[in-house]
Amino acid sequence: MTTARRDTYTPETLLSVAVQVFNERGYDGTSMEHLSKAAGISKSSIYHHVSGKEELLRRAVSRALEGLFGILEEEHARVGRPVERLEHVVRRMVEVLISELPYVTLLLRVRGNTETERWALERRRDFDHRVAELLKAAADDGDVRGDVEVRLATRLVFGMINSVVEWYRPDARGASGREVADAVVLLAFAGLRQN
Amino acid sequence: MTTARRDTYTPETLLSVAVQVFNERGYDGTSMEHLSKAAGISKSSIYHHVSGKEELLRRAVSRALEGLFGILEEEHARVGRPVERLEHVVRRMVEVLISELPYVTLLLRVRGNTETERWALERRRDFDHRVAELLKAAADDGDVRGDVEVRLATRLVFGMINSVVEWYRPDARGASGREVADAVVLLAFAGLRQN
DNA sequence: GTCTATATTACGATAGAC
DNA sequence: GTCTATCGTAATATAGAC
Repeated sequence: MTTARRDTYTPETLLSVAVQVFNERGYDGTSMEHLSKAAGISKSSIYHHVSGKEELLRRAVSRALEGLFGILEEEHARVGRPVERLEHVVRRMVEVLISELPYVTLLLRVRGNTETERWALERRRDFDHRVAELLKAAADDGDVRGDVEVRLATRLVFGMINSVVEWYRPDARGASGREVADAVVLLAFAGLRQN
Repeated sequence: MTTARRDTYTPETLLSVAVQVFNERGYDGTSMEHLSKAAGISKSSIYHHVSGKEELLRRAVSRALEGLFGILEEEHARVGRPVERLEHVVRRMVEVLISELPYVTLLLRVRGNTETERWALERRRDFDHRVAELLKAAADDGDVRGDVEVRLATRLVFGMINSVVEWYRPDARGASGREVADAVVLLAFAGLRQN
């Protein structure tokens, strides 16, 4: 690193600033004025780098989706006993969620007001279905409890995983990414109660 | 029911329309124009019933918070073994979340851009802490697993519970409120894996 | 209680100088 | 690549008639 702190923006560096503001104020609650203040450049300068607010959103959720779909292509997500593959996917989801925290956070809060948002929601549903199929296969093997509907169980485990974005902060004194992933896997598969 | 469908609004009836739109488009993504279209009256008529958008938000989150804090005052949440009280609170949270679905949904999505939103976030934190204390007491009794930090476990269980607002729809063919509550309690305490 | 009309401000985006 | 100035639209909210 021979260069000092960057004093001009690229779409990439601008994105990291924008995503942070989006997550603090909400996408709809963020104006170009807010972004320009946070980036330290004027509104019109932002338009030199990106076509507008929605392009920033599209870049952000794309990055989050790439991380998530990447999991499904990993060796351990494709081969082996479904319940083991499921456990790997759950663990890796927590890890990706943490490594790409601001981007995944934004993805998970998308509402569907614009074309970009609706596209993001659709891709998320695709991903959810892929994981649901895995849980279904594990249930067919008898490795996952049969007294809770597969669809319902999938949703609840997703809820537990995704909720990590609501409180995890990398700088905090709290648990590391690995520890959080361990806890999620443990609670999801073995539950809260002491046996 | 002798009266036909109400053709004039009170703050209460207007609230139920507004909350629905807020949940579809997001609070910041909803304009008074959107509300007036959904309610079938003009923008200015809305101001006859409420002082503005923020009052609608305040009424909605107040209702959600009343439902949640009400749980803590119930007999089974106050007396008995902590782990049993915890189980009761978890079950009742799911039930309240479903019976007051649109109001709790809105509460859980609040960001903190206005004074009302910051007040709602603070009250939510208070509630979370009350439940965390219960889990701590259950852990001290040895009734809850000791290999996952209490604070972390609380957050993950809350994540599972709260995620219900993201997909539960009362009209759907899917699980009833009771079935969902059963599933959440089962997964939270016993986990996904077949023993 | 509801309406139309309007005041006022905020927003996203563009034009054009440097 | 960044700026100031500005355009056109959409936002919250109010005034005042019926």
